[in-house]
Amino acid sequence: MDKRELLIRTAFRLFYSHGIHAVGINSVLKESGVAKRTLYHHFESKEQLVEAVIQYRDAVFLEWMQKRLASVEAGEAGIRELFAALHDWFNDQVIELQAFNGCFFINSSAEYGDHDSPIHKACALHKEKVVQLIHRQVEASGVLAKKVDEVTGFIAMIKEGAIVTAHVQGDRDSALRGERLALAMLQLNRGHEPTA
Amino acid sequence: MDKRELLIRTAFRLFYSHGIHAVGINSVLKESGVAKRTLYHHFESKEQLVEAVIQYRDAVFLEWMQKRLASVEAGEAGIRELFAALHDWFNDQVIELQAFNGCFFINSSAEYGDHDSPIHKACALHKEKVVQLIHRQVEASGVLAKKVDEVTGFIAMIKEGAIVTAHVQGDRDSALRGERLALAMLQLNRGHEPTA
DNA sequence: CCTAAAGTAGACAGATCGGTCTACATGATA
DNA sequence: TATCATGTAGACCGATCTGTCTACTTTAGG
Repeated sequence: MDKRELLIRTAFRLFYSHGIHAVGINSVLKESGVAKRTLYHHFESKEQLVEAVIQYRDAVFLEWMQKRLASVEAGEAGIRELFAALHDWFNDQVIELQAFNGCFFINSSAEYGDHDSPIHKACALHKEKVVQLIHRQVEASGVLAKKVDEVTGFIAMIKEGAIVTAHVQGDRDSALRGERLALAMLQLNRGHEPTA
Repeated sequence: MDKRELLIRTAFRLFYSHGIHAVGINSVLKESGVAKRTLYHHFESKEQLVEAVIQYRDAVFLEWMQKRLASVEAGEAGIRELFAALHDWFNDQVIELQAFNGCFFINSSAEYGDHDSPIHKACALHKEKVVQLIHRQVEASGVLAKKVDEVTGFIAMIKEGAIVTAHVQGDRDSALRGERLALAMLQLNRGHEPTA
């Protein structure tokens, strides 16, 4: 495998389970079996490696989520699938996402709290992309047009709450609660076609 | 001031704005002007200092929140006050909580991901206490008795989502959105006394 | 065939990490 | 008066941090 890729994957695994500041460059090298010189050939600094790791996780997570959402009809079924996917993630049923340890972007934002930090910005950007995925589902869900943005914001917020609750509290069923809440919200903001 | 207290306050300020692993013991000493020997007189290790800092923040945050909730009638008004308080916090209107940088317990859980870590456990415990505060408000809100636990879980989840959204995305109005969502949920699960 | 990119091991530098230690000062209390 | 908790400054320890460097090897493409 490409050494650059190997470094990113190894770094992600270690950063995700122990935190970024808690993992030294030497651990990444030891774990991956790559020479230090090679790391600094591909990346100018640890910070640049971190940025590459964020970008990598962003791609992996979004591809996974998009695939899950594409497996059902857009709309309410998509919202159900969103929370079903989260539930699988929280319960370690998604191999490509690794053992659940919270959201890597929330965690990294915690370590790089400054909003001007490139790393924090990259985390915010990832979240925006996920919001867009949700937006498409809400648009197709029969929610009143003028309520679509509001409901999208609600569901995105519920999703973040479910992730945090699953991680901090260890509540592995928080996605199920999130689903019930989100569906109730959809119902409440729907036009009346589905009842006909 | 008590040196122990001074160390805890200084450590909190630094940990909260830069993360725990990113702040060395020497920074805490320099910033507080306390001798290293004194720190290790009061605390066996950095980890014990961290635990004391968590406990300190737990007390400060809960006292603040309890005072805010006590200022209004329990029930729906309490839920409104909860989100009003969060809104003030997110917008740096609460001096005793320091400039908003996310939730210290979520942030620390990110750095101490292992559920068996005493620090992670302490963070989970804090969240449980906050849930109890919410529970009391929901109980008094006219929500159907059998729905109280469910609605409490919803509102706690919304609260976490609002905090994360405010921090990661920099959305300073997320508490207002959270309030709208929470109130709609209350309404939906209410018995019919208030309409009479 | 030649060259340039990508790779190796690991010593090294300078800073900082958490934590220990000596030696001493102060102030309250038994 | 004697003692003990609390405090000071800062040298020192071994480990680890990010990042540089020398010297050499492998590999793929023009």
